[in-house]
Amino acid sequence: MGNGNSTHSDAPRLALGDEGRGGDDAAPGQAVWHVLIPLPLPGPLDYLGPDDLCLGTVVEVPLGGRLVVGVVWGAGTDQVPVDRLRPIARVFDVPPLPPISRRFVDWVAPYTLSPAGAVLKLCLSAPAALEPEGQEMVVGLAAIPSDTSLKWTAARRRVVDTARDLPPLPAPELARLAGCGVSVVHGLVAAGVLVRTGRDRMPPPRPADPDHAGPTLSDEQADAADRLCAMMAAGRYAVTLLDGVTGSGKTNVYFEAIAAALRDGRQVLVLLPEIALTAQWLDRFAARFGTRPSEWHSRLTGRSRRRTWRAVADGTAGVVVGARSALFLPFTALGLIIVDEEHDPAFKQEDGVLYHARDMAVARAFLDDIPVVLASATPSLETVVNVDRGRYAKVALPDRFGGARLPDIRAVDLRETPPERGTFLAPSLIAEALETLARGEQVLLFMNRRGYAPLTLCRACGHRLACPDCDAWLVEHRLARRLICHHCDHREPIPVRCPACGAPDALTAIGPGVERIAEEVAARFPEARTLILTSDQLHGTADLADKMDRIRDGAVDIVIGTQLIAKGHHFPGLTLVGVVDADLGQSGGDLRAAERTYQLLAQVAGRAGRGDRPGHVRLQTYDPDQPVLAALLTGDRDAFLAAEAAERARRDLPPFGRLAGIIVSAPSAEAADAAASALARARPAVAGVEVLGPAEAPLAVLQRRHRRRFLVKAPRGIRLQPIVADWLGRVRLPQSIRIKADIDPYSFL
DNA sequence: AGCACGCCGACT
DNA sequence: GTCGGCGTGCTC
Repeated sequence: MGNGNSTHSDAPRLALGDEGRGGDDAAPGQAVWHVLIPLPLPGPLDYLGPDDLCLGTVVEVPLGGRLVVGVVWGAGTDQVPVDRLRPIARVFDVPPLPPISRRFVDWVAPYTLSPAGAVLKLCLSAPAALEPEGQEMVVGLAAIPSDTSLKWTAARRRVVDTARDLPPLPAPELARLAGCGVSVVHGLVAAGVLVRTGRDRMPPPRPADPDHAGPTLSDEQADAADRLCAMMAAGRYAVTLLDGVTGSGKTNVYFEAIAAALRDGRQVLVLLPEIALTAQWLDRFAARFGTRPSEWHSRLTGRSRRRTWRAVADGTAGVVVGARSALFLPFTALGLIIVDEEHDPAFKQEDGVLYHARDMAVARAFLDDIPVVLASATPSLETVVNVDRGRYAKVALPDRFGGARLPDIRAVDLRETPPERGTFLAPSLIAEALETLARGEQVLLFMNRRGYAPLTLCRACGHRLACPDCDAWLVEHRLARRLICHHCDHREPIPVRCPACGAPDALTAIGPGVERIAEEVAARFPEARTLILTSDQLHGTADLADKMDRIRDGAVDIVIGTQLIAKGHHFPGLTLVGVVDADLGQSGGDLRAAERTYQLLAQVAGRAGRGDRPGHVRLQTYDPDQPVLAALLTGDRDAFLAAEAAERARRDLPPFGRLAGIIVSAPSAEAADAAASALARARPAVAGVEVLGPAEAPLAVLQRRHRRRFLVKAPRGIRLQPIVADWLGRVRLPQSIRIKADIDPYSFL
């Protein structure tokens, strides 16, 4: 691992001309440097710069007609004549990118078959952090109002009244407090009633305190925490699976490992799937450490993004909790990585640089020689197999915390007790829901499909409403009054007449989504207070937190939700979980479909009965004997994983073999076929390596691009990357053809 | 990723 | 006769 070619000992090539320096060191020397630019260029470019630059220095360099950011990556080469080199334009006043970050980029790039510049871009994801932080402009009441002939509108009066009692504030904040737009504030500044002044930025937040009084651990939790702390004391690369059933208190256990790292003066990175990064998690952290951690995710705004990036780079951020992109932050003293919900498919980045954050976290820990904890109630087969092989250690928490019992899980066989025609809830589930509500407890109905109906059909001519740009049906979203393509987000109004035959009132919704279940619930339980929880009707994280609070506080009787509800939340009053369609997600060519379904349903089931009352889970299915459901019903996770492992081993699929997906896309089907044939002719002929395809990719048309797919299979001992890189490098294709190489593919779309 | 260069259609 | 479409290729 790691080619280790970037160390401070690499001497830059001196680039002195004949005039030289005459043997004395009076004038600072110039040198040729490799500068990596965060663009998908094939490699670093050479520039002239001072010979005392240190590797990792963030610089600005001319590229074509513009200036771009770059990072000093190593000593230059002599491939480009010195007289054609351009000078480094500027050196940014930020800490240099640490050696480990550079080694990580140099490792991830060839692993993912991405240009190093594309990976570097992930590290430099806060451009504002490179510029010096200026003073913050704040506005306050002027000492002497300059103009008394001003029109005193109500909004202006409110602003002045608000400002009177407060220290100067940023204009947007003052406007918010006064309940008006910023333009009112700016107007008052222009009139001289308010004045703008500069103010130093807020001081950094309080560091996390490892010795802050946290929650008391059970004996079992304390034992688990001790084992993690022993791993921390060793301080070397080690991977530990923290395997604990839902409600066992995994978070509080790994908090102790975080505390150990903090006591040691090291930084900690906690990776969570984006959606699990919730107020509830942050509150628990604050309860243990007395302050909030730094947050990092894709939706972070400019200012906090900048602050966090810099705080990580200068070492003042102790703990960062973030989504997968946080892995590329420039940590200087990272001592521990936690990957919570390690099985979650959201850790796989599906565009740009295709990487799995859990796997890259393990690689990064290896390169840096530090420990990693992978936590999950439903660990991935990859991780379980690594435990079996002895590569990973395992710490188990088999019991729920505080005496709470695991829920009883039963199937509702829809062949025996079908729902009424046109509905989706079986009579027995409805009856149990009524009993639950009568006891004053809450019900969750899980339906992992957004919208009202996945397909709209014309009863007159059989026409199906499809996306114009993708090979997919349009999903009706009745609340939004739109048909939406879930693959490209194409939206259109719901037509009244069939667009094919013109028949009025002939369009019929086929199949259920959450909205349709909510409609049925409203008809069946008219008295109940219901809430639909799905990502498309959410207005930001605050709204999600508010809805979660309402559920927790018992302000809702029935929750109808998609997988948004499956993650990590604790609802003490929730005792019945009904899975409307437990068969959903089982089909398709996805090699992980069964595993994913198991994980999702186990997580949803884990929402039931986490308080002092027992939980019940009902799985509606047409086939209770299928392995995934059988495993859930008997609670025998390990038998399921063993069977799944045996099946994958038999077919030489991951984690027993290696897999890469190659997707070729083109503006037309003909161009896609031509490109696929050209690639097929050049397919690698390496013993043991099998190339399947080309075939139509599962979504043969996506956003107007026609797609063909190859799958490359190899035994574990063969590295696929050089084979695929060589293959794709040998084929010359028009620019309009795009090729995506996905090492360890997850989604098979 | 930008941006310039370059070779074929409808306009002042 | 030109303006401009975006296919192709380069950027140290």
